[in-house]
Amino acid sequence: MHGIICWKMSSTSPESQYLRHTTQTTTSNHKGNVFAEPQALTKTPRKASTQGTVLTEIQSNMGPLTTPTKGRETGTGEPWTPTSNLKMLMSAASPEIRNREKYLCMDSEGGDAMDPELGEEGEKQISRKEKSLGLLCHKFLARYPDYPNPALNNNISLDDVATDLNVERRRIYDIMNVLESLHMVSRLAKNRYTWHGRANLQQTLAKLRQVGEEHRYGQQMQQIRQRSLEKEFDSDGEEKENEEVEGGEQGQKEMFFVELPGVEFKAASVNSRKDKSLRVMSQKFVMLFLVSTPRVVSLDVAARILIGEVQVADQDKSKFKTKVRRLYDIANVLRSLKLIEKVHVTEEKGRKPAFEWTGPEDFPNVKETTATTATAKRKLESRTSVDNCAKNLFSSLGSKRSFTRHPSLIKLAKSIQEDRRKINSAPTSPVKNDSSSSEFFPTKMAQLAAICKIQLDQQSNKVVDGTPKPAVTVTEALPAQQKAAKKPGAPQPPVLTPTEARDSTVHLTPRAQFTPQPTGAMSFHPAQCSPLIPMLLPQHQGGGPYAIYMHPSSFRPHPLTRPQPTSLAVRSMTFEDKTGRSPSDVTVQGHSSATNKLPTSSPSALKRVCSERTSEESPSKAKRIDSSTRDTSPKLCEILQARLKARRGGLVSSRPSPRALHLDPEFVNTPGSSVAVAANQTLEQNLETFLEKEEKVATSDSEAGLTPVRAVPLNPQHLHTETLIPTGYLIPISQQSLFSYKDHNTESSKDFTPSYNIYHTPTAGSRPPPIQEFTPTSLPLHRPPPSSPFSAQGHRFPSPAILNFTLQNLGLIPGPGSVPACSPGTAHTPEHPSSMPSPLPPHLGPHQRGGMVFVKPMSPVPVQHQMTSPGGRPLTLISLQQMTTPEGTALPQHSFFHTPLATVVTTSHGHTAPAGTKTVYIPQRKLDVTNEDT
DNA sequence: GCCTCCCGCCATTCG
DNA sequence: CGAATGGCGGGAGGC
Repeated sequence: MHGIICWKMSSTSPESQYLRHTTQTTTSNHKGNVFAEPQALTKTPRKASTQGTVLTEIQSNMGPLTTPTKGRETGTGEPWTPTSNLKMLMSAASPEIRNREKYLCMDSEGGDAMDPELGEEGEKQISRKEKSLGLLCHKFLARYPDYPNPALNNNISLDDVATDLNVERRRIYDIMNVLESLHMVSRLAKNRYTWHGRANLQQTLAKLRQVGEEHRYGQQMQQIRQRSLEKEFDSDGEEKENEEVEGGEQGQKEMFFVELPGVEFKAASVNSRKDKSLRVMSQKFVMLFLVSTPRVVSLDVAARILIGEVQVADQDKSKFKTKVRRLYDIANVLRSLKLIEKVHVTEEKGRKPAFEWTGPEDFPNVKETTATTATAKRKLESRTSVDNCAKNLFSSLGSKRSFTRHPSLIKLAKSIQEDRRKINSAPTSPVKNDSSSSEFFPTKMAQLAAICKIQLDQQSNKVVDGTPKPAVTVTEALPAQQKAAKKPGAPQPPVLTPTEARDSTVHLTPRAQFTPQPTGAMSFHPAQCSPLIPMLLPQHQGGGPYAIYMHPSSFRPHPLTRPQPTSLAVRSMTFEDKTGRSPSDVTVQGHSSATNKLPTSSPSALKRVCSERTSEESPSKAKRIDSSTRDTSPKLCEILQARLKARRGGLVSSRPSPRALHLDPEFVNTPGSSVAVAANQTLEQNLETFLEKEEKVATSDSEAGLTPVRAVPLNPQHLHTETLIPTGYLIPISQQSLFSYKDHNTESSKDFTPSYNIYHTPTAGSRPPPIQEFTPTSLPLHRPPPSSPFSAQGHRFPSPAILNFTLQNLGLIPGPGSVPACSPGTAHTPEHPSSMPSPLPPHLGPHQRGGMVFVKPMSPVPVQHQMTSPGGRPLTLISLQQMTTPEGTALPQHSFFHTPLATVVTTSHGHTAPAGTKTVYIPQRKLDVTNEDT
């Protein structure tokens, strides 16, 4: 002990030094990056970006082999011992020391962090707040990009994190559990997690919403609310059993951890505790928000639902208390993520703590209603790949009309299948589950297929027109416009709860910016076309071009999240209604309406559909198809890969972003296959080009010093994934369908994100929710400049994907410099090119944060620059390294401070608002709460 | 006083 | 069997 302590002590100072050191040196990224001085950032945004880039590169280098983090640390030469030591140290160390360290960290935020010795005792006082989980989470998040470049290894070492953040591991676990529940991280192994950032967020949320609907949480919440109201009067003593609803549902009893396709299976071994509470609780909690109409959930309601029993028995009280404690923990993390905010609901009783959802609202619902939900214990996990395959298959099938599969492809597919089988059979394949799962899923698969098919059919039929109506033509995210648009537009959200209004308003801003949505221009949104859009950008440092993959998600409105880094403003939203009317009432109302619509129609409908489908089609058939499809795409990929490899000469298939594939496979795959079919010939060429391009990229990367791909274990699966990628690019079909679909079903106003939408099930389409959700988001940006010729084409062509692809090739091929042209939408505009070259100058909004704090350096490589599309929408290009979401980059600027926007007033109770309605100042999503705390 | 929720003991589960 | 996880609730800080 003694020795240890001493060591620890000594370490302390070194650490601080280390910090300093790191800061200066880029090597360390963490610390330096993590807490950057606002000023610095602001001043030299560019620099910052550069740094980020550097870092990333570095990481990549270290990549596969070592965890970046670790590596750095190691590099530093820190003696750090593993956790255990840390623990001991921590415990052993005097609080002072600890505080000091913490202090240091904090300091850095503030401004200069580095004084090693500053700490001293003065700091001890670090108020509790500074130790809060929320703050810790902020710090944690600051270390990673929202949209990490999959190519890099985004490993997270708990030890490192704990060390860097100076906290006990226990705390890290809390954060990790919540993040894991959102699939923002996934456990790789013992002390190892993989960072996914928000790449999967949309998907996850969509899924959670589904599950939530399935469980009828919305209804439950309502009941509880009502009851509580009623009871209050009576005697609150016990609440009557509210079981009713639940009783019926009981089946759902336990909800298991909801997994996401791309993410889950990683650590098969480690997942045993999946159903553990914090994780599940977190998911449930999120679900509550997603299913409740006013996106506000009070703590007690949430606790009740989470406990399971509505009624609170005596003994339950303790349980209740515990649950609430946990909820606070979860809420703090969610707040850091900007998914929720604290508000207060005032009821007759008084004001209750509650949280309001401030996260994205419009994620694609459908995705896979299919079962991904975790309800069942069985492992759904592996299924992902399967699903994807299935989707692909189906989609292709469904799309038949539109697209026919090319004969050549078919051949390939067959051969591929065979290969695949072999591969799969291989023991090593991580997926073992898959096989098993596949067995399980045949039905599901079939369902999926059916669904997809249906959708496709519908879409094809309906959609053909192609002109999507911009739901909101108002492209501009401008609030004013929006408002105007909205009004007239009628497409109002069905439920006009103040909240909603608020939400919409709030979201609008940010979202609009980010989202490429459809607005008028369906023209072409890259996002829509394919989840991943490859773009070539000038390389920052490397000089080589980077390929950029834009995620639809990125486009997606992430209003909240993105901007945040910047300012941590404190938002004081109050949800309370001062007016007599209890929020609860409001909520309830809204809720009910919503509830009715949503839950009922959608889920049930969905289910029905599924069942029908299932029955109709023989699973086997479906499965078979599936397999074929599955094989196909991969096969292609494989082939391509092989070629690549050959070319590269042995380079590992390093796809820059294996992971991306991973994640997105779903999206990608499906479309891809279909696309491929449609344009197979072209495709091949395209692929080739693509490959070439990839090669280039790889080369550049390598040159840059980046290790191309993470050396991920080459599992057959991985390969698949990778392989899939190419396809991924071609995603078009879905989009179209989506569009049409959208137009169809939803009001134009609603925007779904296209990409995701692809898979909408009919049900989804039918579902009302969208309406509610009408999110401004869609409005906004067309990232791709509408003007671009492509857009027009896109419609016409069967598969936008193809177009994209082609474009890509064209653009890409031209070269790095050539620019964005690659990106379908953007490319065309002349402006882009110009912009490309220059590293973004002016706006670096993201980094500027005022106050403080945590700059997320990383993320993606910083934005290169914004491009403004002719439309006026800013387009941001991000370097490959990290996929930044547009949000972060350029847009943010706008969004950051839009107070004006924010000022939207919703009618509700405003406590602030004069008329009884509530006013929400939402605009600032970006605000971080952190500060406020203090 | 109540609301939050940090802290860390200690049971589990993993490797 | 020790380390890694994480459930859990006492109890204290903050308002």
